[in-house]
Amino acid sequence: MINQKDNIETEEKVLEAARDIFQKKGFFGARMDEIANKAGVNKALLHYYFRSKEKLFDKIFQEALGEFIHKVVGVLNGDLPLDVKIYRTVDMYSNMLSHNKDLPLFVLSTLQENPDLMIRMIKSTQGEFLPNLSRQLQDENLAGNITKISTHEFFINLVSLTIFPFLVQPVMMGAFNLEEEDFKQMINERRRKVPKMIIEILRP
Amino acid sequence: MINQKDNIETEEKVLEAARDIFQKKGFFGARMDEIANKAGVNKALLHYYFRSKEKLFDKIFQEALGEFIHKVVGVLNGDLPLDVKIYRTVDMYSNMLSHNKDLPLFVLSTLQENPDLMIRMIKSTQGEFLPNLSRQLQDENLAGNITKISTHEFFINLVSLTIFPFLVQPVMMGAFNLEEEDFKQMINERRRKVPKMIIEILRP
DNA sequence: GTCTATAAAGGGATAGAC
DNA sequence: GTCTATCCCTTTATAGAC
Repeated sequence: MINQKDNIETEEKVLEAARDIFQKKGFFGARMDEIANKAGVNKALLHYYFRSKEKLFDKIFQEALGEFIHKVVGVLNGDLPLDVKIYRTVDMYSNMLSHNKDLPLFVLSTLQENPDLMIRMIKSTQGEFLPNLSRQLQDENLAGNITKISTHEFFINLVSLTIFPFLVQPVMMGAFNLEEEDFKQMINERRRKVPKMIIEILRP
Repeated sequence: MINQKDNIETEEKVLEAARDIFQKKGFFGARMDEIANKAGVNKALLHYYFRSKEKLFDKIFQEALGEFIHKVVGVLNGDLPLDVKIYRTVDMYSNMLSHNKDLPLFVLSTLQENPDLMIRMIKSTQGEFLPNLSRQLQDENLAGNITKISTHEFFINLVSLTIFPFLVQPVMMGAFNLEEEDFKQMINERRRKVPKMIIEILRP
């Protein structure tokens, strides 16, 4: 009973370590030993808490994908004006990825190997993916404010310009001789520039 | 002596299989057995030709990264008009990735784990990365034809809108209920639309 | 060059003591 | 709950026959 507090702390420590290692190295690159060491516990404890490597990985991945999806749904499917949604989406992803550089590649790699994980997660939010946004894009088009565009095209343009720079950070730094600081500055400038580009693209 | 032709064919068979498996599963996910089976030869032969898993992987990766870089340099650093370069870059990458879906994630994942691989490759092409493009962007700006933009910003916008859609194909298909055919059509439309967007963004 | 057989190491999982 | 010791399967790599 005295140890119940310890349990939770230990379990959370393990999850934190697992997050870090799995996101950096993927399922096959990660080692249970490494996770245990990083968490400051013994390898056997991982199995005590999570039974198997696979189950531990699943937990980490669901969490990561969920964050990715729910955050963007929260913004894009709300009822703010379109331009505000655009600014907030860029800002939200920029913040998230600045603090967690390995996240996007981790999620995309895992989904590529196992695409039905995505379908399972979306199906749980039954129906259309971003219904409010879809309606908004149609309405704004009918009102003559923006050009005609499908929801998935709008979405892909927005997230491409926002997320892809993080994926190619090593490429950019190597190719254009940028320092860490230059890259950060570029990302910060893009919080302003990307929305402007998206709005430019939407002009009727 | 009679077997010399066979050697080359065998080696190429192995490389082809290795390309496929490594690009799908990454270094740690790939199994030498699987590559051998796919190539229709014995596992021991892989070591005979390439000595170790790591050396075989390196060969595949260098090849992949090289193709990625040299092709885009060939277009963007040539001396075509800017708008033609934009169209050709989008077209070139769209073709390349339509026939090789696993390539971008493979290259990006490997570079994330080992960023100096990029630096090594770029350094071999000494000096600035895309010097002609840089000059062209400056000249066009001075002539009042385009807005002021750095080479790496131009580059990142262009490749983001072109490559990222391939990376999120499983996401898009799951989230927006698209079929393989819908996705292909979207990619084809983007050959026209992405250059228009980039040119729009460049307007002074 | 290509194969079979096997060595050698790695790593996930469990038993059992505390 | 947490640890040590160990099991055992998988996988890379090599030896040696053909």
